[in-house]
Amino acid sequence: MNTNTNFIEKLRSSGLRPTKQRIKICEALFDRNETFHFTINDLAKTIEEKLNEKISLATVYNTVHAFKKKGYLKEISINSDKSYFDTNTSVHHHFFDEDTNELIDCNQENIDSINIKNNITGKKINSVEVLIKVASDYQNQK
Amino acid sequence: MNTNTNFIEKLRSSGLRPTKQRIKICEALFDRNETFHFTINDLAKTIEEKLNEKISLATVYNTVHAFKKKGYLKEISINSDKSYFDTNTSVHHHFFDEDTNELIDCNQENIDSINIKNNITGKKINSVEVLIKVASDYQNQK
DNA sequence: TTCTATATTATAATTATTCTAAACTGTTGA
DNA sequence: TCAACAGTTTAGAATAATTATAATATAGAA
Ligand SMILES: [Mn+2]
Ligand SMILES: [Mn+2]
Ligand SMILES: [Zn+2]
Ligand SMILES: [Zn+2]
Repeated sequence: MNTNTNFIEKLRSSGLRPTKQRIKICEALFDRNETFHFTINDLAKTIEEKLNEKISLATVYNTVHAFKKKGYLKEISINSDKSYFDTNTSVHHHFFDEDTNELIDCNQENIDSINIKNNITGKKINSVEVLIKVASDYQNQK
Repeated sequence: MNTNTNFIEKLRSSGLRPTKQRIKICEALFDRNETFHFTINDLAKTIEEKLNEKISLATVYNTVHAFKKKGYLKEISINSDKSYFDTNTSVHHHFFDEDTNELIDCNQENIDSINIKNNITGKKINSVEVLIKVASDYQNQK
């Protein structure tokens, strides 16, 4: 596998041992054309069902957090129930579909750049992100 | 207490029985000049320590959710660990101080109105909110 | 190959939140 | 006024997401 060689290099170069499990998780996450959003449970299920590998849930948590720390993943909090992760690590905006609980990337060009007139004194702005909550046009009640 | 009479009316008019506990929680939440952010645990502690009343945690959860449903509170998800609630129920932006985990309101005039050029087809925009993550100028690592 | 730091794993622990079911209370209408 | 009942509170159990533990396994260096 050519891609696996890349993953091994990527892991090694960031100081992570390229273990069987980490490589599998790389496959599940980065062997794609498009970025996507997932929960830890989604990921564990995908690996078990589609990639036919059983990785301990603790390892999936550890690896996802290690990848986040290395900047390969980004964590997104929309509702408090569970945490979403994003393979798109750039600062970017989201639509959140309240009907389906789906998180959808919003192109940066879709929103004009946002200017913060007064920042908190003594602090540096790390990110400015917009969350657009949408729902079906009918039924306003949730 | 004059305010309590108001709380009783408010509760009654929204179809919630004005129980001792709900009135206490109203006091803790709405007997102030400024809106604020809190977690359920903060609230339970405040009631116990400052208002010298012990309310079951289940009741605090129930009441906060009932108030949210009635539109008196708003839930905010910043990190997945716990849920923040806001007595400012308007659509508004936030600063989140990553050093202190503090959530701070951002005046609407502090950001020019945001125009979404392309919305998701068939969906209505319910809210557009900005989250600005800030941290101390030194130390970039978390 | 051997050694050691790291990583994985099953499992237990923790934490936030929700559920349950019994006891209690605000409201209503006789 | 007060009994009756629906709605509410409560302690504690249950759940679900996540993290900690500690024994076992493995990658990489020597
Ligand atoms: Mn909730
Ligand atoms: Mn986390
Ligand atoms: Zn995204
Ligand atoms: Zn706020």
